[in-house]
Amino acid sequence: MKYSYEYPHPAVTVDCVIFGLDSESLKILLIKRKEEPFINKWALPGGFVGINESLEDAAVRELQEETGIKKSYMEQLYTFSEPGRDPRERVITVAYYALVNLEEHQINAKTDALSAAWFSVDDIPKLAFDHEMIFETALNRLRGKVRYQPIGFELLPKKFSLSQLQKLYELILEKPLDKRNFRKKILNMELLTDLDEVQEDVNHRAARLYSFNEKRYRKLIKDGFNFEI
Amino acid sequence: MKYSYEYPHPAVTVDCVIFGLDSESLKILLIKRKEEPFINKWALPGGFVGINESLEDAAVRELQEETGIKKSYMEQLYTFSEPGRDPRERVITVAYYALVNLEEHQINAKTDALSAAWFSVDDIPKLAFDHEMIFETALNRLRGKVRYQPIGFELLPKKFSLSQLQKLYELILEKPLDKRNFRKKILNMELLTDLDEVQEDVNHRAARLYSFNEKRYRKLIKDGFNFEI
DNA sequence: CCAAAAGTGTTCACGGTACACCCATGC
DNA sequence: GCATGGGTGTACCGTGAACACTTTTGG
Repeated sequence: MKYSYEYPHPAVTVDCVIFGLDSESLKILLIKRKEEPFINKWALPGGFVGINESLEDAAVRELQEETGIKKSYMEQLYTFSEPGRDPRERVITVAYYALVNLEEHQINAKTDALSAAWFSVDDIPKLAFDHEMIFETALNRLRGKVRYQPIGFELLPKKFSLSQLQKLYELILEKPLDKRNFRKKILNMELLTDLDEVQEDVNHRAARLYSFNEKRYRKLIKDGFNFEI
Repeated sequence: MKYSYEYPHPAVTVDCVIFGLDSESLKILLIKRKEEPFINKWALPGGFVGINESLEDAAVRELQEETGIKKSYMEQLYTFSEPGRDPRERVITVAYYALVNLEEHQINAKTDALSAAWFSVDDIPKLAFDHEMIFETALNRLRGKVRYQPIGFELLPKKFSLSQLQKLYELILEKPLDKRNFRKKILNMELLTDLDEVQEDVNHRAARLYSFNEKRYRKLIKDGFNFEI
């Protein structure tokens, strides 16, 4: 007990809701706890914040440690503080959410496969602590944000087809979109670079590939453009 | 130094960006610090979080203590954590923003008038700590949110005219709106109750008064309605 | 009667939506 | 040649934007 204060201080942790997408569903990464409390329960990856570390740094570090992913979209979600949310002591947790590309990073669970796994967002097991609430908050944020900010691209490989992009929105927003209207809308935004390449190794007509043009997006934004799906 | 921990714990505070509106501008409440550090500098109202108090409770309590306002719209904004943001020790602050009605509550600065004052958002003095960044974040959030959530009403008295409402949006969004289009849009939403009353004590034609119909709003939302200005 | 703000309709352009068939490729 | 997904255009409707004058009230 080396650290003393005149007034009680809460412990502060970060927890990460890490979203990934494959062809079937939107998923999040969970880890199986190896310690009490909630031993053997699934939980969001997370941990304590170092005393000289910003929350952002701590969240990036946790993501790195749990998944091996170094660079990805990450954003602060919300801070959860209900006294009693951790049975051990007063713990305030700052939640982040990240969007990662499941195909490019074949998540090398440093932690072994039994203790880390991807779960479809509509089939999440009981979670430790108040992590279900954190997950719900993250999913709602993602659903809201994906419609008016071009963050969905972070879930796709750098080169993607319009069908992949459409599927992404359909999975996240949980509603079907009209193919012709979707393409018209996306292409009219002039946010995508046509790579003049096509898919390989598919057993049907190969789709054209595009990439998200970040530079162009920033320029459009300055001119008052509003992204919206 | 009565409170000891095995690992160092940061201190946790809440800070509140309290927005109010009068006929000239959007304002925030600042208080003048009476202690080091940043003695005599203006700062956002805030303070330490009790060890058995949720952040929400702490923010509500601070608002109460500084302004006497008990009930108002309040929402968590963001958590600021840069090491070094407080010169004394590691302090993580969870910022909230509140919308209050300047006309109904004649803010009784329990703290005397010299040490608490309203400042127009486009004339904010240098602030203590990283409070300028917190303020900017709050203003951006408000500007973004006011367009697609009916939170602007929280800044107005319960009974208001359409001109007051339009002025509100013009002040927050910093752009003029067309009167006829604005009225058409707002009234078509059917979110306002026409009170069949008019202003009193004005030296020109008295405007009709309306109130925001919260119940109706919730019903519309369930049916897929999207508020947008 | 003047000042000050309230209140009121129409036209036009654009973007959203609905909708069905042919094309390319691999097996 | 068939299965699988890729790719394309048009017509209609509703909403957003531009725009100016009359009405009411108090002083």
